[in-house]
Amino acid sequence: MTLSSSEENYIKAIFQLQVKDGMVSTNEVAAVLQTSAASVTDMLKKLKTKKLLVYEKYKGFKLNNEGRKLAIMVIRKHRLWETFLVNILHFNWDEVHEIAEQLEHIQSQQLIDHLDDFLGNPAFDPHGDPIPDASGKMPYQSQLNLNQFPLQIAGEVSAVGSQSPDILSLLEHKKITIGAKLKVMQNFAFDNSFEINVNDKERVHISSQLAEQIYVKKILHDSK
Amino acid sequence: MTLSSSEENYIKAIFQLQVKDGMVSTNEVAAVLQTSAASVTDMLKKLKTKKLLVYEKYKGFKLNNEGRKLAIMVIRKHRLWETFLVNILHFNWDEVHEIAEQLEHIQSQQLIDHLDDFLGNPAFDPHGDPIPDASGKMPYQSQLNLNQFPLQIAGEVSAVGSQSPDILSLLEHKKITIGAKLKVMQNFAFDNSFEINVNDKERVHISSQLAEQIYVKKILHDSK
DNA sequence: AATAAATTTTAGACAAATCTAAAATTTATT
DNA sequence: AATAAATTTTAGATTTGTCTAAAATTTATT
Repeated sequence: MTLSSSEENYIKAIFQLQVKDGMVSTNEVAAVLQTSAASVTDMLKKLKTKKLLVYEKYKGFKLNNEGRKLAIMVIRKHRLWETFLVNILHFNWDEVHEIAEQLEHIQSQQLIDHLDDFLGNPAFDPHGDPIPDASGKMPYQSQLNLNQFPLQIAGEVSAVGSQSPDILSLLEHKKITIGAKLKVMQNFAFDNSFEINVNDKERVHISSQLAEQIYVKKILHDSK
Repeated sequence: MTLSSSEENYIKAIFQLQVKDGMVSTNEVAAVLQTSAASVTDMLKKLKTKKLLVYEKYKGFKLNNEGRKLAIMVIRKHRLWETFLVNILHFNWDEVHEIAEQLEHIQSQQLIDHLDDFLGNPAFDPHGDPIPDASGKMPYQSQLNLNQFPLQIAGEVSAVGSQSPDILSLLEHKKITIGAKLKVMQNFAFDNSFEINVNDKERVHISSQLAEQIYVKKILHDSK
């Protein structure tokens, strides 16, 4: 089954929406792809005849097994290309999305296999997102030390390294709890300290020692 | 000026044809692109309104300066990607054309610049074709030693290393003259000798020592 | 130079992917 | 439960790139 770029964009968008929502709606897809609801309906009909999704009009839809498999392969391509652009061509991680959007549609299984090998079969892309392997298996969403967590990416505190009261009182003081939302705004090379945003409100400064004790998980969200 | 994939394919084809022919005809382009003459006419009108070529109906056409510049940039992209596929991803030189046909249409000046740097600003691609630099300057068609000449590629004897009668008599014996057409069919690793085709007729065997004295130029031809 | 052959262009149609506006359906509200 | 609001689908149009068949033009041949 070979898909057009447009079809690939739709199944990728549907896949990412259904991970959280289960059933997906026409408007959601239209919003993600910046297109009209009517265009989405047109494409749904087409993808249904290609047997890539379960769809009954007015009732919502979701990808079936075949559609899911294809979506994962598009995501695999996208993330491998992003890894290439950042690790090999030295782009910044925030410049690569648009280019990877184009590269992900290149049709050649061999190309992806070779690229994957060349990159050393990476498990995560530069944004910290998991890269599905050739069989479609997706590594677990990584829990990263705050030290290694990418800048400007929404994360959620998933664990704390030590339970010592000293640390906990400091964390409490900074409103950092398990499940707290945070975003690393800046890293200061001098002492490897961090400026971070907690729960979209507090701006706090974290020492290198404290950062080492905080584990963060990327918050799953829409695009890419 | 941004072009669609289709437009890029047309100006590339016209460019390669006009290098030899000067003026290009509708049928020639149709043959190269495997499409109908009517489609070519349609595209010519479009490219004319975009001011990329000089065209008067029934009179033939050719790219103007702007069109030529754009064509050269497409060729640059194609050849850089081929170099990447062969040198970095270890494809064989005969597997890369189709993939490069897709990659050449990715739109990002930055991507090409970074790729060029990563590859070490190569002057020739794996087929021995010159790669235009960022300003559009094309290196002279390389004259390669027979030892380094790619397999299965049509070449033309351009020079001989020494004029000693011993060599010339051997060359004469093998019908290898300046201007003779040849194609390297096989290279034997044991003694680095070659099996080559001369003038599409004779099959001759060339010792490593003799090969070293023969210089070959790629014969310019249609596609790629 | 007249006619035949080849080439090129026009005319009209089609598929893919999109749009807007109106109609159909579902969901929410009074 | 009736009506209003939101969502989704249909109907019909548009753009890009393509096609075939017929008409126009050029080139070659007798």
